[in-house]
Amino acid sequence: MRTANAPDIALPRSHMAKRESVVDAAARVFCREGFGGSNIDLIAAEAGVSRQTVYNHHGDKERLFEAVVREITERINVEFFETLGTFPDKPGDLQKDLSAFAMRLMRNCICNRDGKFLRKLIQSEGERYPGLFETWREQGPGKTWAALAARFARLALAGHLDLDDPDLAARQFLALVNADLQMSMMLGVTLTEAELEASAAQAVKTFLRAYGRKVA
Amino acid sequence: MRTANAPDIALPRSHMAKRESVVDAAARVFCREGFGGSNIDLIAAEAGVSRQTVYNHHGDKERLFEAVVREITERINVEFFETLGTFPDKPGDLQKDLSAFAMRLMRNCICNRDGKFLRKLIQSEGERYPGLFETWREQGPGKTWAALAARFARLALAGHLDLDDPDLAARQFLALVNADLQMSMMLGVTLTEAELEASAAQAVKTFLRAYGRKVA
DNA sequence: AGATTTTTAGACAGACTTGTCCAAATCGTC
DNA sequence: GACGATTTGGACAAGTCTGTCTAAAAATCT
Repeated sequence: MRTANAPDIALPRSHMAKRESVVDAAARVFCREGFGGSNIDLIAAEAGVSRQTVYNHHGDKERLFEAVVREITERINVEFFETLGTFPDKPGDLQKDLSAFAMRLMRNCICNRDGKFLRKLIQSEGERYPGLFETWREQGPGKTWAALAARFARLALAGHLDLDDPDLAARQFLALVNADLQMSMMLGVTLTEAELEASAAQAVKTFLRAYGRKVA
Repeated sequence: MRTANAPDIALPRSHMAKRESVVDAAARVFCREGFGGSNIDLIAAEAGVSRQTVYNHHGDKERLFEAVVREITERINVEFFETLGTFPDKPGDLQKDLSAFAMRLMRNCICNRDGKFLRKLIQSEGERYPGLFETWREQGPGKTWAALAARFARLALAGHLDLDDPDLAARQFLALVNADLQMSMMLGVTLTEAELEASAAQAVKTFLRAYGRKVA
């Protein structure tokens, strides 16, 4: 059993830390090689752990994959809601505040290592595991997006935006913010901080041209 | 040698038709299972061809994959430029004409079987084959997007749009048009024709709110 | 019809994977 | 320092996959 009185790093070091290390390595490898192209030995090596340990912790390859998806989804979700807490409800300069928010979103949720992994895993393996991404679907599009839409709705109600369909606005906001990012990822280029900033600014500018109050 | 006087379907049947059948099946399988998860037997079976034939035509798995990417890229490119020919240069109702164009784009290039395959292959295998998608990069973002941007520039010059950066506008146009589509694909849902139409209309509406002439 | 090319089915070796098992080494706790 | 749990490395069987080779069958061309 677990004597839960360990100071700080003594107890979890071996067991829990290794578990996390395995999940991280597995995410990296699955993401890079695809599920079919990955092998447990490589994951174990990349995690700095013996193969047996991987099996001890997660049973088999399929269950390891599920664990990876589950854990990353959770992490991303936490991060998203944390970031959503910084949404500019009472903006001074809407362009500036929304751009800054978009930047935080990119950095913490989209451009993020976890974000990249999850998106890629969903796209490449989603078709083969119809039930697997249920959790993501409920928590991702179902909850986080709705929450973002609600913020836009409040902004509109407060007279800062002019929109009818907050859900649509939220989707399009994300699409615009993602536009350059996705492209650069397809091209295999990593955007610099400055480029990221410019991309966010342009996305928000277009968003506000479409949804900003006509009356200043 | 090839005596190029065959009536219509006699000559190409076996050789060329089989080659295409193999490429098609390979695209399907690579796309579904990923490169690492695919196996030649399955591809051969799905193409209705013996395994040996696959090897005769394409050498090995790697070269088969390259052939798939090359051929699909070419097909998409042709389709894109054909569709681009229907761009509304002299629009009557800009909202209606651009929506219709967006629909054609989705149907012929994005939502298309080839389009889905190529996008997925780029996203899942692009990282592992840095040089492989060179052709796509040059012909896709390099040529087709620039061509689309040029059309928007002309539209702006003719006084139908109000924009400074046609490249940015083209990227954002595509991002908006893709927004719902990509989501539905992540969710594993196939949009109905009506939903597709609504999605295109909303994308164009937002695009025109941002870039349409303020003066009617 | 006869000659030539392509396709086929199956066997095959070599390599790689998965998942299990086990004895020795390591770690953290008492 | 001794104890119990975890980890390790390596061996292992069973299975899969690639890519080659063969001889027979089918299709194509002249």
